[in-house]
Formats: sequence, C-alpha cells, structure tokens
Amino acid sequence: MPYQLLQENILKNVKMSPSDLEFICKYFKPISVNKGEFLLQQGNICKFEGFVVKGCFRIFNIDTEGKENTLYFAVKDWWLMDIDSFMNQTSSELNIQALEESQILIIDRTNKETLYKESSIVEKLFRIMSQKAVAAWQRRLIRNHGLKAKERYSYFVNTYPEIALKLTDRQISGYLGITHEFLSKIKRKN
Amino acid sequence: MPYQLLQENILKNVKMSPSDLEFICKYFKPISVNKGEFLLQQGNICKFEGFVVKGCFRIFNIDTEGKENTLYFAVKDWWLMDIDSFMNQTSSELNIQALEESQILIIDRTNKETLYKESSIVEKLFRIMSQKAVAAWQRRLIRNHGLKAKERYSYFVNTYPEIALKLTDRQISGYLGITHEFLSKIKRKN
DNA sequence: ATGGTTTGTTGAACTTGTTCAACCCTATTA
DNA sequence: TAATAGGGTTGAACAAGTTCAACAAACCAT
Repeated sequence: MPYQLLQENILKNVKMSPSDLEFICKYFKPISVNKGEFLLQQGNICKFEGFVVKGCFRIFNIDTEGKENTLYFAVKDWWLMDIDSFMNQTSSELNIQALEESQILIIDRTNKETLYKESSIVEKLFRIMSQKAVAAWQRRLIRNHGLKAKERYSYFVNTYPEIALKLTDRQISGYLGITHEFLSKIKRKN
Repeated sequence: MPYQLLQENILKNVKMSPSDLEFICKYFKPISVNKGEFLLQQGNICKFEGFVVKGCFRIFNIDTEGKENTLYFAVKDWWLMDIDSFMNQTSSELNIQALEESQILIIDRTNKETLYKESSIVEKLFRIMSQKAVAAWQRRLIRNHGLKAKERYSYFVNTYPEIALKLTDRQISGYLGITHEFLSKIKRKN
C-alpha cells in the first residue's frame, strides 16, 4: 500500500493519531510516471507537491549555457516539488524528471491549502519538515564550499549508496557541480 | 522601537491581528551585542532564535583545515540561528559573531515551544518562513554551481549592496567560497 | 542483427582558483 | 611615537577543474 509509506514518513516528523494520518493521506492521489517523463519543466508553474513511493527522480535546473545543474535526487520516501513555484504559483526554474518507472502521491495547491486550514497539525508537520530541509541545505552548502570534488563524490556515494546505484555518472556529476569528464578522472585516480 | 520592525517582518509572511502580533512579540527579549562577540560557537548548543534589529552578524563554519566558510550575513530584518541545533538541541557546527555593535530580539527554545502550542498562527508563520528559506537556499546552491567566482561576487554586491558595504573583502570571500587573494584579483580585472 | 544514440574514458591545452611569500597601508594601542 | 595587528594587493608556482576531440563500450529501437 503506497499510503503506508507516507504515513510512516509523516510519523517521523510529527506524532499524530491514526485518524489524523488518514485524514491527511486522503488528500494525496497516487499517480504513475513513465521513465523519462517530466513532472515539471522550467518556465511552468509547479502545480503539485509529491511524495515518492517507488522509483527515482532528478530535480535540476538548466542554465543559460545549457549546463544541467542537479539540485537533488528523490527516491522512495523523499518529497518532491519546486517549493517556491508551488507556494507562490510563480514560474519555476526547475525540471523534475523520472529516471525510471515511478510511483508518487501528489497533492495540488488547493487541497494543500485546505489541509492547512482544516488541521493545525498539518501546519506543524510541514513547519518541521521545512525546518529540517533548511538545515540540510545549509549543510550541503558548507560541504560544497569546504570539500573538493573528489571528497564530495565520496560523501555522496557513501551517504546515498542506494541512490548512487541508480544513477549514471553524468547524473552524479551534475549533482556534484563538475563535468562528467572530470568525474571520470576522479574515479580513475583511486 | 525594536518590536515594530519584528511586527512588520512577521506581517510580510502572515497576515494577523494586532493582538496576535503583540502576543508573539512579548516572547522576544531585546539584547545588545558587542562588536566581535559570539552568540554561538561551534560545539555548543544553540539556545536561541534571533531577529536582528540593528547591526550585522556573520554565520560561519570553521572546517578541519581552519578555513572559515560563511553561510550568510544577517543584518537588520534578518533572522539568525542554527536551526538544526536549536530544533534538536544538538551540538552546533556554526559560529555566530557580531561584526559591529548590534541589537537583536531573541526567544529561547522553551518559549518558542510555548508559542507553537498557544497559537496555531505561529506554526503557520514559521512554516512559511522556513519554506521561503528552503527556496532561497536552493537558489543559492544553483548559483554557486552555475556561476564563476566573479559572477557570484557581482551577484552578491548587486543584490545586497548595503550588506557588502559593512564587510571586509576577507568576509565576502568567505561567503563566496574563495580565498581573499583571489577576490582581490577578481576586483582588479574589472 | 543493425544502426543510432547515449555513456564512460582518456589526453592535451586551457581557465579558474589556491598557496605562499612579500609588501604597503591603515587603525589601534602601548 | 613606535609597535603591532589586520586588511588589501601582487607575483610566481601550483592544483583543481574545464573544454574539446577522439574513441570504445553499452544500450536501446526497429
């Protein structure tokens, strides 16, 4: 059952009753995504917030020179969205693409607003999730500044070995902020 | 009045009644900080969340090689804390130092928890603030990957000219993730 | 099976950024 | 006034990472 995973994920952040859990989950709808399919492309507005049940996604930006910059990968038990575009319904700078056959639970903005209004525990849940996310992004920035490419690579494959296995080297290099050629050279010298 | 600035800041995020505003503000206490003084040093636990009324702070990490990596600067109207350490009362990896004579409003963790419990609008306020912060950190990461040091420097001084004026080049270079010597060379060639 | 596309690898030349040392300037303090 | 500490600058040698081009291997789609 896809909702079981979502419920467990929620409980990691906030303790709540089974009825609250079910109430929240009802607003999420399961959808299947084909390999290569885009859930969002930059320039459009992000109309959903998603929770990954199965598969793998890549969230990335393409800059003016055509370089693909990966913000993060989302696998089972990860959340997925352009938080800025979703909140403010502004044009997104991100692309969200399935790297394999995937399944997610999504909620649209209207339903999300309803959820916030109906239950204050939902505010708390997403407040805590967002605060944890801020901490994680701060740590990522410090690592990016403090570590060399080779160390960032080691950190990534050690911290997320199951994700690394699903990815090509080109995808990993886009996450590390280096060229795929240089990643290849890093791997050789060790 | 320091509380006026805090109230305006809150209203930028969530609309609320004057009585709610006052209720929240009561939990914040003004403190003065001397130039050079540390509000937090890595290894300790962050016991406060702060809102800057006057002055300037530098939030940075010192890595194993002694290199200072600046996460951000906080001036008037900015928030200030180690969100991870404050939430979970874990050892902090950050230092928070006043760069000049400053004034802030602080709330400790117990009072923050009380606030959350007393009023659900507080959950909403910090939920929205945190979500905006996530968006900002994501954009920062993309800029750090996509832009060269010179472009990051231009972006910083153009986006935060009033902050840049308060800082030495060494402090700016720590924020950009480059050495101060290289920043000096960047500035010359233009 | 075949042709086309994408991926990983490697080398050489190049650009970006670092390190270290020296120097100057300014502000502070004894 | 002298001493000192910190900030900015510069140059030379070096390290890290990019670019471009070439090629081999794997992975499709038909």
